[in-house]
Amino acid sequence: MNDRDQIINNNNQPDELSEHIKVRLDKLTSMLKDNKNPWGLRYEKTHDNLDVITRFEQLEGSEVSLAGRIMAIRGHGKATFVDLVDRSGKIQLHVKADLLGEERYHEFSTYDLGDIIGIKGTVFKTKRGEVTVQVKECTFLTKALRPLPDKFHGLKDIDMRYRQRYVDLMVSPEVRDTFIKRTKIIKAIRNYLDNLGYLEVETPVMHTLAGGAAAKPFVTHHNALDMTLYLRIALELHLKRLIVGGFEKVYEMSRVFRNEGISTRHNPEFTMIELYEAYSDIDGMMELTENMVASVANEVLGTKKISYQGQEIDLTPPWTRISMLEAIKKYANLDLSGDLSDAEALKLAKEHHLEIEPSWTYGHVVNGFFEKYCEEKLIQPTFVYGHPLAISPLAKKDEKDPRFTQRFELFIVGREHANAFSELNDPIDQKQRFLDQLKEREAGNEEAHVMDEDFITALEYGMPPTGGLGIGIDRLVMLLTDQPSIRDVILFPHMRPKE
RNA sequence: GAGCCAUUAGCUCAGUCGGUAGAGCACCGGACUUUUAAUCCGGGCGUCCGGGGUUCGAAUCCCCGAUGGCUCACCA
Repeated sequence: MNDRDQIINNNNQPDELSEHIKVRLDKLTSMLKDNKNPWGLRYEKTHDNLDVITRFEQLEGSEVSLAGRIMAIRGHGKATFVDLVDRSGKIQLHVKADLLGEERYHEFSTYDLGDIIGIKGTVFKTKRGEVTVQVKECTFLTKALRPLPDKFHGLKDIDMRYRQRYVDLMVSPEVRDTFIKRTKIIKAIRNYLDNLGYLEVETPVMHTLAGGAAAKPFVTHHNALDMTLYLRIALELHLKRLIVGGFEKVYEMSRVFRNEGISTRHNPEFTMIELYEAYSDIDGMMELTENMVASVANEVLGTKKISYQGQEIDLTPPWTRISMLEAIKKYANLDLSGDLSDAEALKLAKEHHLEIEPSWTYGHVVNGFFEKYCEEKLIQPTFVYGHPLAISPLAKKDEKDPRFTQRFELFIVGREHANAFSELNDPIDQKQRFLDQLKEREAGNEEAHVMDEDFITALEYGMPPTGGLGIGIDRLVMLLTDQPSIRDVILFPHMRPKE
């Protein structure tokens, strides 16, 4: 039995399909019976819809060939108006029986919302002034068996928007725009770094050790080698090996995976860029960050002043710089700069009702105060620098105060957007830091870093002083496209399977 | 993982005090050759998220479950 017979047969059987689908299957069946192809062939377009509209003066009266999806039909007996939507947008078609012929016009009248057609016709303007194509020829390209959502309200059901993004994209131009902007932002970043002489590289996604960040990895298994592998949680350690190798300026913009909770700011797989520049440092990374983000905003949005969920954000460099201790002084009215013992720090944390982990030391307490009292206050772009050593096992120590590191995090609208440091290039210190992390791990911190012996070996060959930076691309896209949830900037966000 | 809220026609939503299901769009039939959320006439759509319970009677009240949203937790 071939496909055609199968469809005709199936359609003869009563089933539980909705009226809409039955009607469309009936139309499909009659097309097949009439030897009309409902699944179309290659079609030659001469223009995108938007071209015809923007270049109307030149194109008026001439013939164009367009293709797209039927999104609205306004019938008037022997003539019909149709909205045809392609990647560039909507254009109106006018189809007349006397121009197309009675038979072809009747056939046209059986087309449904959602069907995909190609047309040839001449460009004109209606009485009301809308650029329209008078259809002379129409080619059926693809049958839609399911009805479209409400043409006026569109698709509102958030669950369905994420699960069936194709429907969302079909009916929501603003969703399409967001994802087009996402691509432009990513291209602008690549462009910016390429122009500075950075080399884009690819490093392994499957790791034998999940290092470079404090996070739980996804675990998988290689059958032939019979070994456990982890999906990467960061790009860091491989990229720094490439700095040892002599590339000097490298970046990778790609997916990382963290086995953690899901929220409006967290998707299990997300896109990060990490870049490393030999002979630079934390200050170089600050300058690069503010200049790059401002430049990308300007290129994609045409402005450095943006609005995020009603808040005005000014991305014009230079951005505010404040140390973590100063921030705590400012927002929590607490001076933690003195020589506090771990016990004293913990006592203070308890007094302020911080949730404490058993493995915590002075440095963790400082970070705890910062997270509780400061993060949400940092609305305008702010570099917070001087992170405690205990939470920064890959960063160089602050030469003046070895309890802290040459590290910054960037906060905008109260959220972390970037993380950077002068990279630790002392293999002996690095080994000790990993050992300290292992102790934390034993104390119950599942997210503590793991020991990476080969990375130590790489450092033993000598890594130049280096500045490194990581930016969460999804969060940056959220910021620049004014989207409230990370799911609004990821085409297919992770969802629990239904049922 | 916890709390709160939501789930009704293809889509967007209403549904009173517990009395047996509604609108707009879409769809079906008809009219209509410059409309544009086209208009006009006619038509009926349904596992009220799923399962159990209370009740003479449940979309509505109670319990369990599913999925989603928000907040919190987790997450540098």
